[in-house]
Amino acid sequence: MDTGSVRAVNLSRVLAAALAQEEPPTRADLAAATSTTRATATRLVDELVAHGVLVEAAPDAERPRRPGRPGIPLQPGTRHVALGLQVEVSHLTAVVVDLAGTVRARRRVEDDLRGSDAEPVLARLGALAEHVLSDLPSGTVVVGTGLAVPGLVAEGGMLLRAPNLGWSDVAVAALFPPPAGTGPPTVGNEADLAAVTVSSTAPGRPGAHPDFLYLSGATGIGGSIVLDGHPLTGRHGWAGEVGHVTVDPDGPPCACGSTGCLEQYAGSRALASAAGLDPSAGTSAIAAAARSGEPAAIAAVERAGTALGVALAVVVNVLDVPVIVLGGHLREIGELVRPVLEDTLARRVLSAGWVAPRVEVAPAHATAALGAAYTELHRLVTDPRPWLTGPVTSREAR
Amino acid sequence: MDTGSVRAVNLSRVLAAALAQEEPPTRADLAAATSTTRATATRLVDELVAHGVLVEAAPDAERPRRPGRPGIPLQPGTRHVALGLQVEVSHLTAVVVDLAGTVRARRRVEDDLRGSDAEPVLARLGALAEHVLSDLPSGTVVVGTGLAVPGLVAEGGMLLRAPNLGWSDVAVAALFPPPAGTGPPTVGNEADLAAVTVSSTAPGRPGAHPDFLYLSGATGIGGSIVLDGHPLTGRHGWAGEVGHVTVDPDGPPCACGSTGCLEQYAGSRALASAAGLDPSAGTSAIAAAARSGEPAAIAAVERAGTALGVALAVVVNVLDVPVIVLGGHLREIGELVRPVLEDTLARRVLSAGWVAPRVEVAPAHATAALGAAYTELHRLVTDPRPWLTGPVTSREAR
DNA sequence: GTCATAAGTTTTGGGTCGAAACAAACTCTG
DNA sequence: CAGAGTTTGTTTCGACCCAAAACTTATGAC
Repeated sequence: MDTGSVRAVNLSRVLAAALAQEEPPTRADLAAATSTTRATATRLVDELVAHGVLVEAAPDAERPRRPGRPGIPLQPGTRHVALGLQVEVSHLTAVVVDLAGTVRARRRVEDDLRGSDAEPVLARLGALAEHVLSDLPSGTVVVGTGLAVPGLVAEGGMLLRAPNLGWSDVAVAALFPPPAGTGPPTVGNEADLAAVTVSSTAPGRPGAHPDFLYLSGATGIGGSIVLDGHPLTGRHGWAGEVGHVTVDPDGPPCACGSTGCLEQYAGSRALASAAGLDPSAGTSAIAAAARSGEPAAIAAVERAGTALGVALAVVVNVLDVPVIVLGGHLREIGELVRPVLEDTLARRVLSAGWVAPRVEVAPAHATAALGAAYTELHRLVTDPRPWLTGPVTSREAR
Repeated sequence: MDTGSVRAVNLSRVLAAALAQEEPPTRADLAAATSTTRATATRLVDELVAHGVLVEAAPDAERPRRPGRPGIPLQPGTRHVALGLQVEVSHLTAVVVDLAGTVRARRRVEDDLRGSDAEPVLARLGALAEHVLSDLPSGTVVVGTGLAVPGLVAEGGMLLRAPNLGWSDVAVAALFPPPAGTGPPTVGNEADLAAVTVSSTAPGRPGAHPDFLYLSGATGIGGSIVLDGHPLTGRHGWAGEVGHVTVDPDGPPCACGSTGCLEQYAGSRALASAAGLDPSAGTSAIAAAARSGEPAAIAAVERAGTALGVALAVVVNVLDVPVIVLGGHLREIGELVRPVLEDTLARRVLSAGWVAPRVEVAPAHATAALGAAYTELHRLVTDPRPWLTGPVTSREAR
């Protein structure tokens, strides 16, 4: 580590502190937050401002007046954006998000991609990406592209297996045609990336919980374990496969080869079958049926909640994760399963006496496409230097 | 981060590189390993040598001769040691280990501590610690004390619950009387600390696997999840409770309040009962009976292996951990359960087709006391600066 | 004995931060 | 409305650390 990397670290710390604040901070605030001097904070902020990563805002008239020279509020710039893409069984999505967390463009195409061919789908996703990028002001910098897929992802953007798409061993990163001016995408698991939108409410801004288990998915159930704000991907990238936790070794057989997997109780198709509906009935239909008092639907939801409790108790026992966030199709039945789920957890979690695990329903904006964009923007926060090399942006005299 | 912490980081990196090498490295080797210049490596090494953290060894006569000035081999010093302590149900242990990994003193007292009082036990452990420290040469620096206990440990050295000792809510760190010249101990979970001896073969020297699941225990079954060489302790410090993973929701009741926990199949008492022996019969007796063809013992081992497979498959699915290390009393039946365990894992682990999880038996030296000492020594490696403040040790003219 | 080679050391220069003094911009008070 | 008080932002200076490069030392090869 040389003296130059001190600069890199401090730039990152100042930028992270700036993004983490709720109110736009001043240079002095950032000096305090990063425990450096105002002199150093000024030097670092000036470099970030010069390249548009941060911008100086007009003083807030609403702010209570205090003695002393008023500080200059600093806000995330809108010059740097990231592209977030998602392939789901039922749709393709592309979003453009800037460093402030504003969704600058969004486009979603509904489709049935079960058993589809990867190459044409990725070509269409490329066109979608091209489209959402087309309307950005000149000078905008795309810091990266994140691509979420519902399956096991290995190093180098290889999708090993996406059962519900019917894809296996697809070199997603290589097959995706990147829009002009952007590089190859970073491919990630859908659940991991959706979880990012819970651990961060905006790029670099921490969410309510640093540690939680996020559940996602539709037909299958994916999961992501977030510790200290970072998804745990595991040695080979396929950690978090909560859908195949054994609920009952004597339970129904699962496509994965095992028996009694959680997916066979709480997956959307299993849920619909148990409720006496067509397997392709959406989870919202089941929730509606249960709310209207349909006994079969109520029983199915109850059964799913108990299975979730058994499976998640295992995860909580093993990982000591205090919060469970229900996302994906489980959002629909979240409030319905919560009582039986919390009850089961309280009985089966060893440490429930000290700290009972909490169950929450994911916010509506929790999508993997957004999380993929956040993740790319977070790379800029981790090391801003690559984006501070260009010409200094014009800046009116003060 | 100021310019001075660059020094701290580089000292740590050089020391870590020096300890990680198999053969004693030279200054030039360390420069290459840490990708700095020889000039910088020299400055850093000189500081470490001046305080006895590293020592210059005599040139190795065995080494193949090469052109060029021969380098000076650098070895870990013996001046800095750590104290490793362990309270187990059946014994108390104290070891003193130096930075080279040499056990400088060891003492173990057998006892039955089930249902014991914490305070007198810790007093006796303090006396044991005093004893193992008594014979060290003057000038030896004790960098820290680690204390392993078989239970849930929270912040600040509080033991929340150790079911087999019968202790609960014991302020272990505060009650332990530290030997003269040492500070209060760092209290840790027995499984986590035993796992350290697998992830490091000596202080700072990485072991064979960076990621693995370590199983430990006796009556109960403890576990530790090691990712990237570090045990995962979880939000509140009680991650890794593999003993209470549900194997079968309809299984026998467990003392923890749940049913069908792994402990009820593979704990030493459960194992003995299933084999038709007295519950207090040691696991080695069961292993011996099984090896001699006793059908009940064979069945009990088989049952334990299957239960382990079901439970560990869950953990592997959720965490993507490629290696399982059987420690504690499971070492005794390790080779016996391996076939059925590996078979069960292959069937129940989702990713077994790509990478089948491996099962290993822990080495004989894998004790929590040793791991506790390693952990303390590792603090010196992480930040050597606090131990570089004293007077410079004498050093003959060269 | 001389040359080639590699390790270790010394010197020099550039980059970064902290401390402290200073300049700027505002509120408060009489 | 002027001056004191206060806080922010800037400038200057000094200290620290590393990289680069030249230099010294110690060995093997011929």
